[in-house]
Amino acid sequence: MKLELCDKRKAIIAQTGHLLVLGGPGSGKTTIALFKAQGRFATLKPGQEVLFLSFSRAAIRQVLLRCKEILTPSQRRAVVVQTYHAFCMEMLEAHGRLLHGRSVRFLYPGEERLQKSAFDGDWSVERKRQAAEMGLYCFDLFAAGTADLLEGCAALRGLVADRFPMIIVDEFQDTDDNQWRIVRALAQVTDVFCLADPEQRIFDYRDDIDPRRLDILREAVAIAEFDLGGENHRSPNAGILHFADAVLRNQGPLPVTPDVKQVSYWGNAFSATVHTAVIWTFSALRRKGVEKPSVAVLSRSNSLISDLSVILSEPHTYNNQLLSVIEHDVVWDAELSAAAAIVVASILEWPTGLAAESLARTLLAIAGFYKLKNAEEQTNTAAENARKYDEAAAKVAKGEEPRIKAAKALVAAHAAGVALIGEPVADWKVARRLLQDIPALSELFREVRLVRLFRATDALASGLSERWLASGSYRGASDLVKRILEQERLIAAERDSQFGCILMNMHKAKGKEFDGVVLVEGAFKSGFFDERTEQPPFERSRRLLRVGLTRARTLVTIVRPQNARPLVD
DNA sequence: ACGGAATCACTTTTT
DNA sequence: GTGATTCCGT
Repeated sequence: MKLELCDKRKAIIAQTGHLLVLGGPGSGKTTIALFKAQGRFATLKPGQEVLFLSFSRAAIRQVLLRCKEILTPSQRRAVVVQTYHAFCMEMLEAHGRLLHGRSVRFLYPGEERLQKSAFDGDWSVERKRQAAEMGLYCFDLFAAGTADLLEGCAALRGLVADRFPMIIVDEFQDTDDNQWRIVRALAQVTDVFCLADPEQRIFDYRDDIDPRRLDILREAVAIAEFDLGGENHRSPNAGILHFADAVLRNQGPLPVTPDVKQVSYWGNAFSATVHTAVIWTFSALRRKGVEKPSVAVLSRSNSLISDLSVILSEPHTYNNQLLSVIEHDVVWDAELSAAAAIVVASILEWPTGLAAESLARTLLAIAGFYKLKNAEEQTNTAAENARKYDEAAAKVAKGEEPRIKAAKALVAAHAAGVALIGEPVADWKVARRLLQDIPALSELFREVRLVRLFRATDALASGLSERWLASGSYRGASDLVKRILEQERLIAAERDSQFGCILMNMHKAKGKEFDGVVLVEGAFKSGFFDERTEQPPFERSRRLLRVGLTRARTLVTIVRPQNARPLVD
């Protein structure tokens, strides 16, 4: 690919030493970094490579696509694109012995979650102990361990520099403390090329992500700085970036542009309004000539995203128009839903065993749900619920009557019997219905509703179907569901559909791009502006809104409550 | 120790 | 409109 480079870009390529390149969404930061790498290839010795570090696998995919556009196949072989985690894992695997005198093993997230939910005490202390005493590193400690290695061992730094004479660091504004320690240590021995947009700092609520990161970099290393500013190569015809920047700077009046449409809803019409907005966005994109549009529905909180998934999965009417169900994917953390799904699966197994065993298994699954919930976010209620359902399971297993109401209701439901017909979709709903009808378990029902498993090709439906055909029952359904959801989770993380509708929170949308974006503000939760922890002009909220708005190549639809605070004063 | 009623707060996390 | 927490009655 041949491109005319402007003077600024020529200067970036000519500049030697450490580099910091600033630029807004679509300003071509990644592209210029790859051109810069291209310039270095001629000087690489055999075995040497350029390292491109980023945060997520999704971001890595974007970079690899860009590599394909810009670099020849042989040049691509000289670029290593990795997440921090992958890089650190390799470092720890190869050199971790230097830390505590024993080789390092890894605690994977699934296993860590299990250990954490079973562990009574301060998990962050325990996991550090495991690392120090057993060489067992969980994912959160990869960067810290690698930073310890690189800071403590000059020979190792030399080794890394020998292999990587240049390191590109993506999204530098969101670099956490340990990742920064890695970059700082490597900057002593190799050239670092940092890409950043200070206005896309959206993770600095975390206490290990310093809002002053760029200044810290400038103070720590001698670095040449270039600002690509507001150049936009992504959607040159769209007013979206101007609109987003007006929101960011709270500078009215908002530019009038056909690329951004604002919609208000009254309290009781939320579902229908959102549903209409998504359908409208799809058809407007098609009218603009996008044949297979990709549309992201974004909100501030996961909780509103899960509400939206339910809304789009049900038909509505708006002004007497029938709004049909919208097929969509949800980027969400499936663990809790999976735990709730195992409860449903255990109910499917009821007819295969004795009452005491069957009910105990279901109650244990419910306890498992609350243990996981407590591991994700510690609350007394979740821990107490886990204890209660464990106790109920023990009672039921011994043939005694449980004390808690929900367990009694399950016993009654089991006595009444569940009528399963061998049709997985229908039977799943029957089992799920039990959760819905028992008030204390409605929380599980809501979670399990998010498991949108039953598409025609779905592994779970066919797995359950097979079970039924083989044995006339759903024996082993719990294990099946557990195994399939684990696989699905891994596949979903890799899947990056090129079109269709996808729901996620704005943080997860960072670094991604879609034809259309529907930005949704809730009435009771997930407000655009964080009135609680921020004062006007809500700078953090505005940065996040800008990230959300600029995810769209062509069209944004904003859905807000009638009485919402204006986007600019 | 469980369950109901009253009260408060409702974001965001890679692998 | 939901979930966590706290207090109180059984």
